[in-house]
Amino acid sequence: MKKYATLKDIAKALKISTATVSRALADRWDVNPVTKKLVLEEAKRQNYRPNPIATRLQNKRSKTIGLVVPEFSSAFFPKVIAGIQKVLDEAGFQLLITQSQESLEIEERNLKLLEGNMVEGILISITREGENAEYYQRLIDSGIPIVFFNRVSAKVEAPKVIIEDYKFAFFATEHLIYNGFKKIYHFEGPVNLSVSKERKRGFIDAMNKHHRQITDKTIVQAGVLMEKGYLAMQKLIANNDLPDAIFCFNDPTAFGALKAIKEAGLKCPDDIALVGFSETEVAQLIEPPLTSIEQPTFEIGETAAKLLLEQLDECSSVPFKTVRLAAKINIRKSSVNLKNNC
Amino acid sequence: MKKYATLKDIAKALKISTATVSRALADRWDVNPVTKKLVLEEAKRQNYRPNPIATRLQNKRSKTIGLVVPEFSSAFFPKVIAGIQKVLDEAGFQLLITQSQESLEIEERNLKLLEGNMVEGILISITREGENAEYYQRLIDSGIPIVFFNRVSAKVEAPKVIIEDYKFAFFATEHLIYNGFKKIYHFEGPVNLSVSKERKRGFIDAMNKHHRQITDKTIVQAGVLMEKGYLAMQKLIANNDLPDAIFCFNDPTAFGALKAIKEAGLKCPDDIALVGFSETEVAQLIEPPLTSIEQPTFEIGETAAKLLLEQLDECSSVPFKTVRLAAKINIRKSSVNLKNNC
DNA sequence: ATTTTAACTGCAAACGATTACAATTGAATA
DNA sequence: TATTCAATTGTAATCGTTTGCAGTTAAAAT
Repeated sequence: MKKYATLKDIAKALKISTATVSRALADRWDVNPVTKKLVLEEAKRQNYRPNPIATRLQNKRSKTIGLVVPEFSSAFFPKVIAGIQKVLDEAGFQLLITQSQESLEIEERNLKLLEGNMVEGILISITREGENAEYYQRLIDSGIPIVFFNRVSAKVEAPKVIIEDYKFAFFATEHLIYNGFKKIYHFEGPVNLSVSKERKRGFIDAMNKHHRQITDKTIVQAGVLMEKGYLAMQKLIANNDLPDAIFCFNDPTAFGALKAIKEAGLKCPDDIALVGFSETEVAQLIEPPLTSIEQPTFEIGETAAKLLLEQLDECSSVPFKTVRLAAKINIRKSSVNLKNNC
Repeated sequence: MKKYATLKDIAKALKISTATVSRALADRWDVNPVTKKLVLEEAKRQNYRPNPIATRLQNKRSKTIGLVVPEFSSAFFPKVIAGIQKVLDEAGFQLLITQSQESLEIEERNLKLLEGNMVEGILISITREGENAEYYQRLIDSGIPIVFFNRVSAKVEAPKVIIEDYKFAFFATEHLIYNGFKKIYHFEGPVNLSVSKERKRGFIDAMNKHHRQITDKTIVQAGVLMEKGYLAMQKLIANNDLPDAIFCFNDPTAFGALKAIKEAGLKCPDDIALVGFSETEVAQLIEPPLTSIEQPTFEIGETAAKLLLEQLDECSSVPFKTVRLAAKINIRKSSVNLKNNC
């Protein structure tokens, strides 16, 4: 069954050497046009397709780059991928995508898989569990450049693409403060991630600036998933420990919180206002529409891919830069203080 | 820079042959434990990692399978992927994911990419543009089994995993009919896809069963994306051609329609009721919550992966089967006739 | 003492392609 | 006629592994 035609088959059929066949197929100048035509015909007849594994072993270019993302379930990464793909397409590169499922172990497996497929570079957004820092470093040392985006490594020196998380977390919090909310909580993201830290820092600094008290209840662990936001909110409700506004790590957790709020017969924003982060399309659709920070997702992907290609080109030394893209806050109903407005 | 340690390096350092090194690393019986230990140590010292390209060239197993999906932007495919990954993990296989972006051309490129990486089999959900049928066939003939899921090929014989699209489209339509809606439209999916045809067929048959008239306006082209549903609805509104209920090809188009409805100052379900398809988590969150067909996404992935592994095992001939999974209709506010209920 | 056996180890040929470096041919130049 | 050159093709090494077969050594069996 597995009947691949190889160079050798064509060579045999034509009674010439594989070298000539190879050259003919590569359309080189130093091969007789007649022979070339024969080879091309025979190749088509036999349905020849070069074996890229062999090619790759030979000349170490794969024209492929690898991607590791934690998950696809939110709309965020798919859009980033679209941006990446655009840039790579233009440069004639292909993309192999892997999903770490937020697991350190799977992430490492994926990196090995990509390395094994001889990708020329890797784009990665790390898991919430932490980082395979030693492995990233090893890859870089062995000549496979890495570009981090969104969730970046704190330990490894490499180009990084992030947004102004601190600043916009600060804005978002101030927005709640200016709207007259008194008791503002923060649903914190996974503690291992620098994004979480940045957003928390923005929250805290904004609170401090306006002399708001931060107790040990103010900051709640809530992770990245809708489910987690749901559970965290349920817990607050069960404990009868209700803030009047929450700045959530991201949109899915805000959605989860909203679900719990509704189920408890409470109203948003009347009882509890919400702000999300990482604009998703559905933020506008839900009731009430969710105030959220809109990230330039597509651009994040583009930028990361460009940085990687740069690394590939000047195989020597562009200094590692961290690109920080701007974001935008979309204010919607979920965070306007109705009592104030009356 | 690119300083990979190879078998040869280890062999040289230890002044033995690469054959012995290879055997030592493969932990074979016929190598002196002392030598083995030396090799292992030296390998660690030099940070040796086998080059999988070379391995793959040698013994044609890659333990990798490839996946092609049209997009990730809806929650559907990510969940299917999770199911696939579970099964493959258990079987010790790895997954390379590619995205065709609904483009026939990119799909073919992706297939080539996967083939080039010597995947042992391919899972695919085809583009809305149609199929690369000849290429699928060629892959299968050349010994790379393919399993289709969700969006399957009509032309190629291969295992397929789908859900009871016809039946549930029928149910969904009947549900609208029983709820007393009079003028029911269908937002049709991409015409090239058999899923679209099945769902449309279900819609039509249900309408006919209940002697509802189907005019040339009843079925509206709306594609797969939220944007498309939005535009289609806007057009209906502009034409003042309003149904009182719409059975949408999928959830995103229903979301789009809802957005247009709200923007026009209309109410759902009072003015226009909606039913979606392919349950997404947010269906419950939006206002009104969306009635939708819930597909067993995770199970679709699992099933497809299992079918593929089966093909791989009995390298000969399991007959190609089409697995049809059941679904479930979740009735929510978006499709209940309020006038009726009073 | 001779033969058998076991325990290692190395040689060399694969896998499928690419590419320096000849080698061959015939025509053009001196 | 001798020399040079261009055009074309083949030989063989290479990429990093794996593996059948053969070779070496020493201990065990006869």
